[in-house]
Amino acid sequence: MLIAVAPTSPNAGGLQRLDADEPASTTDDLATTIARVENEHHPRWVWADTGSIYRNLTAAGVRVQRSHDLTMAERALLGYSGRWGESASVAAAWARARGQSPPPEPPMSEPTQPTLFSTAGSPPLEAIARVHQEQQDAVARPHGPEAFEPRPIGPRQLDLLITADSAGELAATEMSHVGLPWRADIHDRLLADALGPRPRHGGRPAKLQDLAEQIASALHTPLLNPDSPAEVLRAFAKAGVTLPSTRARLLKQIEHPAIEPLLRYKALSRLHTANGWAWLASWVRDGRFRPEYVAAAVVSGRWATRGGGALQIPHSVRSAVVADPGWVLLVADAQQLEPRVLAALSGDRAMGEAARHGDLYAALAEQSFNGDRKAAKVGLISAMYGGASPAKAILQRRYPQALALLEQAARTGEAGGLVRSALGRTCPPGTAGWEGLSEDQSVRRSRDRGRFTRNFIIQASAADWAGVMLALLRRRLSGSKAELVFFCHDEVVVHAPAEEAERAADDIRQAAAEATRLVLGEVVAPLPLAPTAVRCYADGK
DNA sequence: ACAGACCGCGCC
DNA sequence: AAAGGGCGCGGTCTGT
Repeated sequence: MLIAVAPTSPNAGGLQRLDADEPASTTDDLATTIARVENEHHPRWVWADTGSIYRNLTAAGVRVQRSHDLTMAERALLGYSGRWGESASVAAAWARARGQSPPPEPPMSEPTQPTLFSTAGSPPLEAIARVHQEQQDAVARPHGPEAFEPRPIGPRQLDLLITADSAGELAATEMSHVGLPWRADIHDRLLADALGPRPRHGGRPAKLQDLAEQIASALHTPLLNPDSPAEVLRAFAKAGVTLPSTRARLLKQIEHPAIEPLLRYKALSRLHTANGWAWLASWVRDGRFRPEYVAAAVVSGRWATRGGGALQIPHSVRSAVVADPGWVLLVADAQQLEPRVLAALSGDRAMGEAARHGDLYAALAEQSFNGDRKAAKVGLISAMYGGASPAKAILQRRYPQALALLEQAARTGEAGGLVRSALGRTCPPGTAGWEGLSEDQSVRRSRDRGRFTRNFIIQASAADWAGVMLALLRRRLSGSKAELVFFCHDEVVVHAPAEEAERAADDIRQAAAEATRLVLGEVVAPLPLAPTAVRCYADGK
């Protein structure tokens, strides 16, 4: 069953079957109506934008299983057709469907009233139905510019991509609502231990102030601000040490009495500014960290978050993420996801053999790097992400098919072409305007572009896999008490009652296996997702 | 005073 | 040993 939803006013709107000839209906209580129909039929809900509708449903305790987000779908389909410049809004899509020029873009995302359905400019049912039909047609007969596809893209792939992106938006909304368990008391204690007591009126905590004074004195520069790279560079120059930048990596190689306190200052200052008391006050409430997730926000299909830096939770504060009493956290990340995706896409048997029995980097190290796992890892990552490394020749001999795929992706990009992920997510075209560039500039731009497309194939296909896995896991967990509470590229955290932990762990493993089949088909090596049950996130790995 | 660029660093 | 992809964010610096 397929039902279009078009809100018209706070919690009111129209509904229309799209797969049966039935008259449209209206309701003045969308949440209740949707909840009732959901329980009876579990339809696929078709709406313009998940964020503006589902947030309110979730807040009202209503959840749905399946959806089709027209904006997400439009974005994927426009990308596939190489039409990145065009608006993916339903209004624009509707206008295109009627052969009209799209309306001017509304101002960037107006803040939505948390208790109301956002109805400003909501497209009518007619638009929902029409755009959905156009999208179904586009999926059934994909047409787009020539592009390098490691796997052939057809209706099945595009449909799966859209379904996963739509489910991703559902999951994103639910996860923002549920939140990640976060113990403010533990976090606060951790901060006080590291920084000294919380300063009363802002300002530097005691330990930072102390370090700042040590640095200033070691460089004979009173009042030196360690937060200012320019000041630090000048002070070192005065002391006879010329530095190209103040990166920690670089500083570690310098011998000078100011270095040690400066490095400690940098680390603690980072903790204070990025995940200190201010962060705690603005992002943690009622024992939960609630960032705003945005599914498939990055061109590669990776998720983003707005506010709170949820995808960069430093290891140093993960001890504050603790399961509720009687509950556990199931922490699962895909081991070496990207090289495994490369092995799968290229069908490289030797690489598959290395990955099949566990640690791919260790196996590669045994074969070609005298057991040096670190060197093997860096070599392979470097090959995937772009660089010319000494290890490349070794890898070329060892995994010829995998390296050939990477090379083809890079050559395509250098020549100005497009590449697509396993599910057909298409990279944006390069920036126009090669005229007027010097020879050097255009060579550099071409190389940059090659690195981007080389990485895109892998990163976007890995995001495809993770997105499908998350959608499947979400469905498997529905009906149990276990809940998704965190997702970060290739890692999930599920918060579950202890007695449901085994079952949820199994759901995680199954979701990964099924995602592998759906996204990559037969693979030369599995892409396992191994859950660990812990009380505290810091014990996850 | 404010906006946007740049820096540096956290995560994958 | 070295350094290539994608982000978000808070700080400083620069231009208006």
